[in-house]
This record gives sequence, structure tokens and C-alpha cells, in this order.
Amino acid sequence: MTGHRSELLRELHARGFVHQCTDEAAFDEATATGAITGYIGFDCTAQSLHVGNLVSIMLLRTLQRFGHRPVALVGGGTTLVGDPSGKDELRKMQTRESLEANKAGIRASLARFLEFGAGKATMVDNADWLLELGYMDFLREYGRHFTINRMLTFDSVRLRLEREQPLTFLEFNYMLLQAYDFLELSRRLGVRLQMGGSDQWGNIVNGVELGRRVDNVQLFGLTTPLITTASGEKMGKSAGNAVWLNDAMLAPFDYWQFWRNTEDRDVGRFLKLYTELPLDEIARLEKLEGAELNEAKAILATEATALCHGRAAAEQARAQAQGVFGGGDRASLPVVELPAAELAEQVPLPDLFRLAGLAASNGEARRLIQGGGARLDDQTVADPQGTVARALLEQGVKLSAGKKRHVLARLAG
RNA sequence: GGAGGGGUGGCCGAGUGGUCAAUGGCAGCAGACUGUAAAUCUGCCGGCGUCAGCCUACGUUGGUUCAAAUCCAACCCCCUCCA
Repeated sequence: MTGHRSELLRELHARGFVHQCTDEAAFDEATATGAITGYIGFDCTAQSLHVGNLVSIMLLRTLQRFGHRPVALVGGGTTLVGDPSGKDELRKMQTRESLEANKAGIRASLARFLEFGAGKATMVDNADWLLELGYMDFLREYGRHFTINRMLTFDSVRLRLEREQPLTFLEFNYMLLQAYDFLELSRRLGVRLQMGGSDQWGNIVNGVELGRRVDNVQLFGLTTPLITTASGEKMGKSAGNAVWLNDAMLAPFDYWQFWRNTEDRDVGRFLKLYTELPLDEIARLEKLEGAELNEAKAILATEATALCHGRAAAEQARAQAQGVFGGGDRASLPVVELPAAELAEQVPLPDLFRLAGLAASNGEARRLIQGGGARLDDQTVADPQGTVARALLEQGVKLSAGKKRHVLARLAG
């Protein structure tokens, strides 16, 4: 390990959380000798956080694990503006109502990973101070500390300008607001550290500098690397959809499956970032090769799911996967109830697959069948004009679309 | 306000009177190979359908035409340059 004195910093480095850090020596000193309060901001754009936010969440969790104090900030105020970082387009502005709903969902996501309470983790909303900010006061007190010259050099702005994409004044101000958040949090809660993805570096540094200039406090910034899969995909998408943390938006089983399908080359890295298994255990697991690596993937999936949905749900998901992929255990299949009223005596196969949720339309179901991807009780059904006797559905039949999607369909009842 | 360019399927992007449900790429789905991986190869990829065909689609609304994504008019939106 590196020569850090602080246990926290050693752990973060060992697990691959650190991309850049401001004044690392002083930060090492500060975290070695006492507890520090650190925060990360989360967008308020959806009703749940997703796997793309997970590195940040794990970072907060690690902070707490090592006796420091995590603060999660939801950007109720800044979401009204929109972060320009890395984006070419103006983000949609939200209504106040949807913001409140999103906040509640985000708190639910975080509550699984962090222990909230007095002296523990806290959640704050920057709307609490940003909304009452007076424009004139803000310009006079803080605006004078930012030069346009410097702001233009930050990647988030520079890249946007280089690509000749419009950057509105609204978005341009995002940096100032985020810098001000940091200052405000240092005053309100004694926060000394801001963390975030590497794309946040400029915003974070602005905050650090503002703290020094205005309040003469030393603040720290730490960023994580941008996590992508080995094949270069952005982390946290599955079939083009976000992998949500809230179980209302993604079932624990599907969450488990997401991790189980990790690419070989990512297993070790993800075990370090997304589980809390001891590093020597991880070292053993990532050495496995070929089919044996599947064991490591199952462990990754179970550990990651346990953190997010609890140990019981994780074990259940693992057992369910064992049933679906390992044996032919019908009991573990998700059950889909078919509306009896809509079914004739002989049910056409495309209708059956559509009603079971395995195809979006009859056409899609037909193509699935024609392509040889549809199975009924593990027998391939290749005739799109085939039917199934309704009586057979009384007991339930196993329907499969491809190798990974299986359900037990039976008449509702 | 003036001049010019542009708005095409989830995204990017061809097409500029019929052969266009619309080339190509990406994404997605399925098959083969495997290890519920990656890479590769193959098929599918608007909806409905007894695959004959029908319906809805190329910013919006009208029009010309036997026939329009393609021509005309008005309108809306975006971009560039000029004021």
C-alpha cells in the first residue's frame, strides 16, 4: 500500500476509488488524526439512484465505515439549473413537485447504504439555501472571487465551447452554485471534503478555492475515476436502461442478474469497488479463470445485492438464479398471471408470449418464435401459428425467451 | 428585422416525384459458439395480419399530381452570418 497514514485513504486507494485529490498530504493528515465530514452531491432527476451513482455511494459508505461522517446533498436547487458537465444539451428543468418525489426516492436509495441519524449520515438539500440567495448579494460577496478567465479553462466549459455547443448563462452559473454549496456546507455542518466523479473536478476545485478565499478554511476535494466496463460502456446500463437501486424500479433478482453478467475483465475491479469483501479474498477470486470465474461473479452479485437490498433478498436472488439457470426448478420462476377472460380455448403462441410480458407486441412475439428463441416448458416452439390449449395453462407453463428470460405463466385466478 | 442552412424511424445519418416502411452505422432482440462473459458470425429490428395484404409514419397544416419524405404555400422550431 501507499505510504498514507490515514486508514481511510489507504482503503480508498487500495480499492480504486481515487482519481485525483487536492493537497493529498494535508488530507492524509486530517483524516489520520480525526474524523472528517465529507459530502457528495446527487442529481435530483429521477426517483431512484442507479448503479452509475454507486461509486459515489460506496465512497460515502466507506467514509462512514472508517469513522468519518458522510453527507449526501441532493441538488434540489441546482437541479433547477442543470449541470453542464459533459453534456451538449440543456437539461430539462423540473417542476417543484417532481423534485420532491425524486428527493424521497433518492433518500430511500441511500438509506440502504448509509446509516442516517444524529451524529451519523445526513442528507441535505441545497434548495434550502440556494433558493433564498439574493442575486445582488451573491454577486457582491462571491461573484468577485471567480474570474471568467479561469472558468473558461475548466473542461466542463472549455469542451463545450470547443465543440461550439451553446452553453447558457444559466448553466455557466452551475459552477458558482456548486462552489457555494461547498462553502455553505462547511459553515453549516463543518464539511471539509467534497467528493465526486472525475467530471466534477473543476466544480470541486472551485469550491475549495472559494472556501480559502472567503473563510480562510482548508477544504479538500477527491474525485473517483470514471467507471466504465471493460468494453468501454458507461457503467450502470443494462439493455440501454438504467440499473436502478430502488426495488420498486428494479427487482432484486434483476439487480443480481446485472452483476452476475459482469464482464470477465471487470470482476476484480468491481469486487473492490462495489463490495466490502476483504482484499485478499478478492485477490483470490479475481484469479479464477474460465468458467470458474462464474463463481466470482455470483459472489459479486450476491454481495452487491446484499448491500442494496439486504442479505435475505440477495440470497433469494441467488437461489432463484440457481433455479432458473442451474436446474429446472419451476418454483423459483417469476409467475405471470394471464387474464383468463382474454383467452380462447386455443391460445395462439404469439398472444401467449405477449401476455406473459416476454414480447411487446404480437409481431415481436412472432419474430421471437420464428427466430427460434421461444420455448414452452423448455421445448423450442418454432411455429408462430401454433397454439396452446387453455387447459394446459391452468397448471402453468414455463415460457422462455432466449436464454435469460423465463417466467411461469398461468391463468389468473 | 435581412440572408442562408436545416428539422427523416430509440439515436446518428442517407435519400430530393413512383422500384421508400425508407441505404448505412449504433443501440436492441434472437440464433450459433461458450461459461447466464467478451469477441466473432447469422437472422430480426413501425403496428396489425391466416405474410396476401392493410394501417400509421419522414416538423405542422394545406395544395399540385394518377403518385410526394421528395414539388409548391403558409406556419412552428433549430443553427450560421449580417443588422
